[in-house]
Amino acid sequence: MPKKNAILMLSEMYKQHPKHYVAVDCSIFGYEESELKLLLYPRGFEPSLGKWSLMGGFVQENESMDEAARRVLLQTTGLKDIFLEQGNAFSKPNRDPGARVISMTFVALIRIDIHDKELVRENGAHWWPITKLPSLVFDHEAIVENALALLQQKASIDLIGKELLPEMFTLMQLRNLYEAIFQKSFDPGNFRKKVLSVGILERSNSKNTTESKKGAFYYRFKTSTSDLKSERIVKFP
Amino acid sequence: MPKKNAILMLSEMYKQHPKHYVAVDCSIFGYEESELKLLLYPRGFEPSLGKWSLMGGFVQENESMDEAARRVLLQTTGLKDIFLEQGNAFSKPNRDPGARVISMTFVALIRIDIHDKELVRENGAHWWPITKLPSLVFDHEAIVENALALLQQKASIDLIGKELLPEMFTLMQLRNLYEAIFQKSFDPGNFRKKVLSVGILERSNSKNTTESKKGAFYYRFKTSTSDLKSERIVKFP
DNA sequence: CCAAAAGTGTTGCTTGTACACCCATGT
DNA sequence: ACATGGGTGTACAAGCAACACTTTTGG
Repeated sequence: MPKKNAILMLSEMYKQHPKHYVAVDCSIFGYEESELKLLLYPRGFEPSLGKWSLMGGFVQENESMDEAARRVLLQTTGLKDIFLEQGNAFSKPNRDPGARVISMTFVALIRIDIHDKELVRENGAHWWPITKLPSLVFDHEAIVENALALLQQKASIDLIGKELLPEMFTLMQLRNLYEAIFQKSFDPGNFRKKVLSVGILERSNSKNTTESKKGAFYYRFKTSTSDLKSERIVKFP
Repeated sequence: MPKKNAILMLSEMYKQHPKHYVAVDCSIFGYEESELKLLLYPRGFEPSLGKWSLMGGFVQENESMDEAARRVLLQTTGLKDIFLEQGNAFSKPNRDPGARVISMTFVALIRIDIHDKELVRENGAHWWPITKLPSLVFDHEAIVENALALLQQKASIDLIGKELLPEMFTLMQLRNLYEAIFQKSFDPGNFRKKVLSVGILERSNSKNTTESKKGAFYYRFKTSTSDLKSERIVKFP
């Protein structure tokens, strides 16, 4: 790499390398009926007809991958300003039989109750409980596995729920969400104490009386500007 | 997305999208003289002449990004079978002024004592202590920040050192490594008890007598086939 | 009255942390 | 002899898990 060739290299160095299709694939999670669900799209053509697929899209010239993911999310759920986090990249040369596509994966959390259900229906999409996922195209099953692991890690460090639950929720609903994410049950008393100790929930005055005889207070996430305190919610054994 | 167009789409859908240069950029960490160091390469041409850069390379047709990173690592350090982990992707359209390049970042840990020093010298590369890094090209400073955070997270969950220390090491050397990674000091007694409790170190018969009068036993990592026990080494306050 | 969830309290165990303390030895 | 790191022990606090217990109210 002698310096005299430097100027030449600057302009020429890129051209000798191949370009690739770059896609984003989004694992879109929602929570409904005490179940964690994943939004999937039917594949209407061969190969892999009848299988289901994550929603994805190709990265365009003028956008970053994050922006591409947000665009895809907006186009498919009608939502913007949602929770979005990078997962792993999947880049085996032959992972997509149609062409060489390098895929960056994202985990998105949305509130099922406020997304655009029309848009979803139009596309033939369907919310699948993560306990009963269908067969997926390509390596999308590995992608989902990775996404779930990321979600669990996230949920074990931060208190999530703002992104998945309605504005107001009971502590039982929050616990059920965590039980859906981790596929295990938590002691109601201990869970309550733990999440309240984090200090980012505030109790409202109203009660939910539909899910218990006694009635449970609704809580909401504080509109806290200054927390960022990273607490450990779930302890792995 | 009507189904009758499906076959057309399958063959045509890719072509309407742009292709991109895809690179891998590696944050190569080593440990030497009680300091965590990063391997950087001088940029010999404008723009950004005189700045330093992470080692990287372009993803080729026949390789995954992981394989590309391993190729780069082999070419620059002479090492294979090294610790390598995906970091975040960096994909802002204008991050590289030369061309639109989407970059996947990797964190690599190598043992400084066994890498090919000749190869490194040939390339003009230099090991920089992470406490005194020079100015870096493009967004490489953000990449390094991300890599360091990843390394810290990794080191706080798993006991690392196999990848950075020589075959045999004293517990003080291991502690110094952790102090270099986290830039804080640990209580010698507590650190010792903690790392030994994980159970993946075994004591050798020989002692190091150069760094203390009494002499400290050398330890090594067990060639354990069956651990995978994810312990928390460092507790964040 | 009873079942079921809400909510609080108690206890024991594990873990981290801050130390004190002795040991061995090169200078 | 003494300073330095090696190595062990102790005492306290924090956090968690298990579980008992009381409250409330619809059926």
